[in-house]
This record gives sequence, C-alpha cells and structure tokens, in this order.
Amino acid sequence: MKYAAPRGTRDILPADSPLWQLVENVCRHYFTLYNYREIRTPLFESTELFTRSIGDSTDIVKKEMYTFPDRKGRSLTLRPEATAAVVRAGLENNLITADSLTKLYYLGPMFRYERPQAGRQRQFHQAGAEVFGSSDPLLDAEVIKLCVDLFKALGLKELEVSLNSVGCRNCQPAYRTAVQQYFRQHAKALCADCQARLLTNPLRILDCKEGSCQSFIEKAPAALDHLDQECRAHFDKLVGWLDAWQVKYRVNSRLVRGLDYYTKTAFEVVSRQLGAQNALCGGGRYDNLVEELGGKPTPAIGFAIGLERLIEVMNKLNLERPAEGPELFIATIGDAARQVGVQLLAEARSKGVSADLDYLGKSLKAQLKAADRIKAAHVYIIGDEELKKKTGLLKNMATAEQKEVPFDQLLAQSDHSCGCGDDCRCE
RNA sequence: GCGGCCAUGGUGUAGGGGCAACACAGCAGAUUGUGGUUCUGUUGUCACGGGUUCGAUUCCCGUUGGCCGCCCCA
Repeated sequence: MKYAAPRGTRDILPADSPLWQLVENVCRHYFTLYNYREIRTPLFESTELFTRSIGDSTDIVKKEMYTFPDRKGRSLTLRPEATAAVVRAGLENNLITADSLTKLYYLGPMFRYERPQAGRQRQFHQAGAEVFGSSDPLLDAEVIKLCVDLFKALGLKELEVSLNSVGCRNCQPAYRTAVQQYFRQHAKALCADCQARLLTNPLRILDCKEGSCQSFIEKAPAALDHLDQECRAHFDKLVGWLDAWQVKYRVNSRLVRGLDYYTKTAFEVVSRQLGAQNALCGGGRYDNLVEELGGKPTPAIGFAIGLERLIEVMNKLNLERPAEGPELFIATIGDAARQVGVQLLAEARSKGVSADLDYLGKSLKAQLKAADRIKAAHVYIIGDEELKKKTGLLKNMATAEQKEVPFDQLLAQSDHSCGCGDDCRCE
C-alpha cells in the first residue's frame, strides 16, 4: 500500500457513518434540550492557550501536542481538547461575562500525539458542553444528568458515574501534602512508578492499577475529607440534587483529573464494555480558568464525551442499523428508455425522493442486482414495452411485488421539496 | 516515551526454503427483459528495506503499521 492513513487516524466509512450520524444527532438533540448552543472554534490555536490552561506539567502539554510553527514562525497547536478554545472564543466574542449564564456545546475532532490503543487515537472526536457564570451545584448535577440522559437515549447500559471533589486553591495544597506524607510512610512497598510519582505528582498514585499498591490506596486520605467548608458544602448540595433527580453515582475519592484547571467537582462516566480506556465521558468544574485566560473571575463547569469509545460500546450493543439506500432505483433498457429514466430521476430528486440509476451500462439483471445491493426500496423498470404504454413497472424490493405505474403517476404524490433529508419533520 | 503479541486477495483465515490454499464479499456469465438461492469463471509484488541462500512469501535483522498493556486521557 503506497499511501495509508497516518498512524492513529481512521477513516469513517459509509458503513459506519450512519451510526456516527445517529450519535451526533442524539448529542445535538440533548444539548439543545438542555438549552446549550453550539460553538465551533478553529482546529488550531496558539500554543500558549493550551500550555496556560491545561498546565505545563501535564502529559498532554509535555508530550502529546501537535505543535508546529506557521510560516511566520508563530507556534500553533492542533487542539488536544476544546475547553480552552471555547473559553478563548467566549471571551473574545463577549459571550462569557461574569454576571450572566452562558451554555455552549461543541462537537468535533481533537488531536493528541499518543500511542494508539483500543479507544485511543491521535485524531479522535469529542462532544462536550460548558457552562459559564454560575457556581450553583445544580449546574454540576445538570451536566452529569445530561450525560446520563444522552447515554441512556442511545441504549447504553452498565454505566457507572464516578464522582469526586478535588477541592479548590484553598484546600488542594493541604490535601496534596497529606497524601504525600501518607505514601511516604509506605514508599518501599509501592511499585516503581508510584515511587516516582511520590515526588512528581503524589495524587496520581491514587489512580495506580498495580495490585501491590491497592491496599495502601484504599486507606489513603480521601480528598473529600480534606475539603474546606465551601467545597464540602458544594459537594453535599450536588449530591443532594443528584439524589433528587435519581441519578445514580459512586463516590470515588481516587478519581483525579489529568488537566490542571479542574476545581471542586470531578466526574467520569465509565463503561464496563470497554477495555483499559473505559471513560466514555469526563468532566468537572473549573472555576479559575476563565480568569487565568484573561477574563473576569467566572465559575464554569463542563465535560467531554469520547465519541469513538461511545461508538465502540454501541457496536457491541448490536443495535439495528438505520436503513440506508435510496427510495427509488430507475432501471432502463435501451437509450430511449434511459432518456425517460433520466427525466424521472431529476423529478424524483427535485421532489425530495432519493433516487439513482445505472451509470455502468449494465444489463437489466445486473441493474436489479445493483439496486438490491444498495438496498433500494423500489425499482422502476422502463423498457420498450413500457415506452409504448408510457407506463413503467414499479417493483417493491422487499416484497417482490410489481405493478404498472404510468410515467406521470410515479412521482405524483411525492411533493417533498424542502431538501432536508429523510429525517425531516417539516411537513 | 516503555513493554508483549502480530503483519498472506476487499474481509476473515490456512500454509510453508522451490506451482500460495480456503471461506465470504466483489465483478462477469449460466441463451431473449427481473435482485436475494445455486453453479462456473475472475480478483494477490504474501507490509517495506536489508541479510543468509543456487533460490526467501517462508529463516534472521531493521523499518513502518496494527492489536493489547503501562503512562495518560475522552
């Protein structure tokens, strides 16, 4: 093969795209239902936007960004996530202000230079939402419920919502110290990775999957026990709202987010039907980010859904694929019949009936076969006999029934010309 | 960035130092103008580069890529 898709990228082929469209439509539907409005930002931004927001010491910034100089030497980076870009765009266009509530959603490709693995690609897609302007814990509950509702609508089961609070600028340092001190006592028993983490990022030890570390992790200080009063109250109210809405969750004091900007609420939705990369959705509150990027202090919360992973789970669900294929296939025999067929083809399309015909000069038999293969619902057959009577044969491909329908009757009832496609509800 | 396994038609697999096999899909036929079944035919630089060899698709090394795990994340 001379040319192949770059490592970690994938083509979404016609066989898969109906499922993608379904997922995208459901996402848009639920975001809209919750009154979020779409924002589309550039796929690349100035590098500094990401280093500032995500954090210099995070893996994303240290080794996963697609960074390149443009022709004038400015450093640009393909977006590894969307939150920073949404904040930038919101501030630049005056969408985000400290005294009003703004709800935004996005959907599109992100880029991270990582080793490809199940559920992880270098170009991947996220759908996400962000709310700016309120620190009400009801919003934390709302975004979590939004995720859960959306997944349920897609038929997902065996999901688990993990919930934690990582505190704020006030309580984070003390907790970090407590964790560090605790693990220092058991340093010799920890795995090699964790011994290194003890110095660089002790909170990460809580996330270790090594069996030998588990017993220590279980007894480690919990983030929730080290929250200051405000953070604790926020968490308690959030939990109260989730209970009120009957959203099930599991408090997981080991849940740590990998991006520096998170404060207070952190959550994740994981699926048991995925491998090691099992988080379908992750998010949390980031009350300091807007200010960090040059805005007035503005509380915010958001999340992102990994669409590849979502689709992987849906593929395992074995759900029925949406019907594909045109409504009408026009099969003709001979040049004169083709003339008529071409006219009907245009008429069908102008009336909103998806239609196609043969472009390969195939025999009638082969045309039928082609129509069958593309899953056409009906075939309209025109040959010499039909030309004389100005009446074609309309065949239902599912039932094999066939009846005579005059040329001028074929599309008489169809008048669907809005051009908005099969899912249209405008009539 | 680190480790394990792997690379053969479009897809899924067999094979083995000297005609590369099978299934499915695709395309074309099986006498006149009717799809799904059946039958026949057809579809490959055995990932790339180098080495060993009279000869490599097969053995060895490297590269690239894939899967899985670590790290991290969605």
